Amino acid sequence: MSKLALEHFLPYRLNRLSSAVSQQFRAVYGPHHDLTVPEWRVLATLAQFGTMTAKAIGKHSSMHKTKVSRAVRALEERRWLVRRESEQDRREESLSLTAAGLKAYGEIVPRALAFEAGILAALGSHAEPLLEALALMEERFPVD
Amino acid sequence: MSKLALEHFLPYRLNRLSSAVSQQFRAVYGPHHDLTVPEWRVLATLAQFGTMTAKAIGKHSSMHKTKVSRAVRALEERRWLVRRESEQDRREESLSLTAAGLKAYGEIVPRALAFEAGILAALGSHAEPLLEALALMEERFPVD
DNA sequence: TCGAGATGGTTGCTCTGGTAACTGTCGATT
DNA sequence: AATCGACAGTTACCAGAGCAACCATCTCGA
Repeated sequence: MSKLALEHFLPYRLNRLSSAVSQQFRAVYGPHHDLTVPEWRVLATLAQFGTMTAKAIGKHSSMHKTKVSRAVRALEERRWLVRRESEQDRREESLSLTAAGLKAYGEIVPRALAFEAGILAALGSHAEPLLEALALMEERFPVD
Repeated sequence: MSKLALEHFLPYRLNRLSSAVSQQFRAVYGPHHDLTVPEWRVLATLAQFGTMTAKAIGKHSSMHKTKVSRAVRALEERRWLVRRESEQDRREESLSLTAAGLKAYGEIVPRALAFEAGILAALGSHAEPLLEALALMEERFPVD
């Protein structure tokens, strides 16, 4: 009977690695240790694109709408984000970061980039091939 | 102010990819669609090493002991696994697969290997570099 | 020998996240 | 204008997972 070594099995390895990286990445939030991953994604997306709807955030950051909804509320309570009812379509709301939100983002980004740079540097010449392979796999496993 | 494009950010990409792969992998369980990831890991580990304790399973498959405990109970209820109290140390129990458990494993493994082979084939010449880079990152982000 | 700490495993509490159902709004067809 | 299906966003409910407390057992030292 054919066997399988779990520790060499690709889905398992990806899962493990992804959790470990996310885990370590939490340290990057620095003084904002209580930030969750969904909150970070909403923050990053809004900082990247400016005002946008919850739907658009979900699409760009591959998050389920309930996840987005909850992260938005949390950031709103933190006063990092404000909602404004859209005028053309009152079903949706325009979300944007406050000055405090942008400030926090500005504090986190350099650390996030340094974190990523650290990993890539450790990979050395293996970094570029890894990124290419990742891109190929992303094509094979598209968003939903 | 420096910015960051979430869709190019390594931790985000790893997370997304890992979820998508795990998601697709569920189809591989075939007729056993209700199997969970922890249950699959326990099954695979026991098939790989034969009789062992819950502690050892957790260590090998990077799972928290409560996750192992619950997966073991689920497999036991399915009659895919039996517990036997260890004689030397009555705190631990020797776990092993039943014939039914081995049979299910035997059905899943070829599909799992084919699934993995499909991914690697699609990567073509990028497969080998990817695996090397993965190994390097696993060193950098060791199991707890 | 007995008491204290360590260890394998289980369970209660709590938090996170997805599904499905709901609300309010829009657009199109009548 | 009224109605119906589509759609943005929220929420109730449930499953999964980690933390901490717990139980039973073992080990080591006084």
